[in-house]
Amino acid sequence: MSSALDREKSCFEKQKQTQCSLENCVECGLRSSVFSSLSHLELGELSDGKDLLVEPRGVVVAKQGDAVKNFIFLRKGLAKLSRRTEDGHEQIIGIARPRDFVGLLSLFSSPVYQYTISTIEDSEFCIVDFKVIEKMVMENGVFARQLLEKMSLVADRLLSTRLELNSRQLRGRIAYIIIMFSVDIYQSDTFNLPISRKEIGDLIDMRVENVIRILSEFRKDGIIKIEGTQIEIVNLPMLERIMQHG
Amino acid sequence: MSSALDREKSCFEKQKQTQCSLENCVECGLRSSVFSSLSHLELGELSDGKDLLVEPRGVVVAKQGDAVKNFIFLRKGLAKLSRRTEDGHEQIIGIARPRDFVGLLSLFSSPVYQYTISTIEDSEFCIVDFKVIEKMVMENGVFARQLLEKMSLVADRLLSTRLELNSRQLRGRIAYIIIMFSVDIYQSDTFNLPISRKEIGDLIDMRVENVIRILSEFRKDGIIKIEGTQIEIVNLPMLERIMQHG
DNA sequence: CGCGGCTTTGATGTTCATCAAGTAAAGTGG
DNA sequence: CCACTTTACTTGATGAACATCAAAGCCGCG
Repeated sequence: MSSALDREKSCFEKQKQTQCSLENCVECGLRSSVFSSLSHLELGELSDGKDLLVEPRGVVVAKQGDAVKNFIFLRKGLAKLSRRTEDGHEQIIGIARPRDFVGLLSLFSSPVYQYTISTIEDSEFCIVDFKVIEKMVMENGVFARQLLEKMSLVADRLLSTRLELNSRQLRGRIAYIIIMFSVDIYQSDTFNLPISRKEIGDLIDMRVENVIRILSEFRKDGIIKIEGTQIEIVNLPMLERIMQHG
Repeated sequence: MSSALDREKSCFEKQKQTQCSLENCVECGLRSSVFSSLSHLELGELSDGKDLLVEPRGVVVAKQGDAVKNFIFLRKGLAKLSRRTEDGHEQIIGIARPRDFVGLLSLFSSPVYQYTISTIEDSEFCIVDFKVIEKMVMENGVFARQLLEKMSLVADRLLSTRLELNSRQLRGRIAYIIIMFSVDIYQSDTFNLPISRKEIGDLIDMRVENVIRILSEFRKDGIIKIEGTQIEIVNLPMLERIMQHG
């Protein structure tokens, strides 16, 4: 893997390269429903101010502590939100999916990002100057209303996931995130885990060794199949039972 | 303690009794800064539509699953946000403090409360019809902007607390919430714990027995003094060290 | 080739939940 | 008012769940 410096350079190049995207916001099929309230004029403004950022997997898009200048919309791919704890280890807060506004929680309340945002799959982001969004909040009440709704949903999802995870023990947590990836993210029984075993641990608060141990256990019990990063759910009812009970 | 029915009755009576409060929103010294953007006209509207709800400790103000109709502002006192997990045990999500909009996270995204809100100290709430707030969001951009900020702060605080707690073991969690009560809530070394040992456990995900054990341990080590619900922090540096390290 | 990062398994010790049992405080009914 | 139940609190003992340590294989990269 390339160094942080290289990655940032490549990021910058790609940004320039794809800045004048073929698509504009008016016609965009991936546009968030939040923008449904915008007039043609406003959508035009959005288009003019936006950048399309295309990144491969494994790139830091915004770093904890960086100034918040932009509104970042995930068009395609997957990203993780993470932070570094005081004692220095990484904690993954959640996984952002297509049509999520990553960093939305920091956006209106903090001058800097509270969390680091990095891609865990090849991804595309729409980047809009925060001032443009702020202006639309001020001028378009329906848009403001919808943004409040969206933020509320995001916060609720992050918090609920956290609460659900805390109240389970390790087997239950592993089952929970396998099902999360399968149902919420990939809508398929078979998928490629976009994160390492270590990152799974960072996401659900457990040690790598136990992540691996329990995955192996599930494999031996015929609940899932694993080959490297590829996972197939074989016995979903059983997995759900483990998620719920123990 | 009185039955649930009695409590609801008393709640209703108090509501009527104090409905026409001496204070109106225009002159209210406890008004949230979120409302600073409102015109005199708008503040008048707020006053007309509002109820003052005065409740003793231990009353359910809104229940998980109830329809969200109102905007609830905590003027004085303390409230807990809690939910019931699938396997039936109570989980406390956070503590609401004066000037918090309790239930703000459910407000714009859900027709029903996701969490139960109940007083843990004698409290006063301002209750405003949600429609009034919604109208102001639509018509007053600055207000919308400030509400986004407030929501963002609330979400961030709840989530951060949760993350901080997960990454600690039991001693660290106990130290964390003692300091939270002392610094963030009471601004004093000595205070009365507004919640039971069991509720502390529900808040920081541990068993009552261990809550008690560790509190006793802290007492024996001369870090705190406890007498019933009264807590005094004797050795703050040590408590902070335990909070940080483990 | 060798180094570092990711993965895997086993052995060991610590942390924590659970069980059991007893005290104190507080409400309940006669 | 007193016996009665209930609820919160407390301590100790035990075993299960989990972190930690150790060691080895694998792979990509300089």
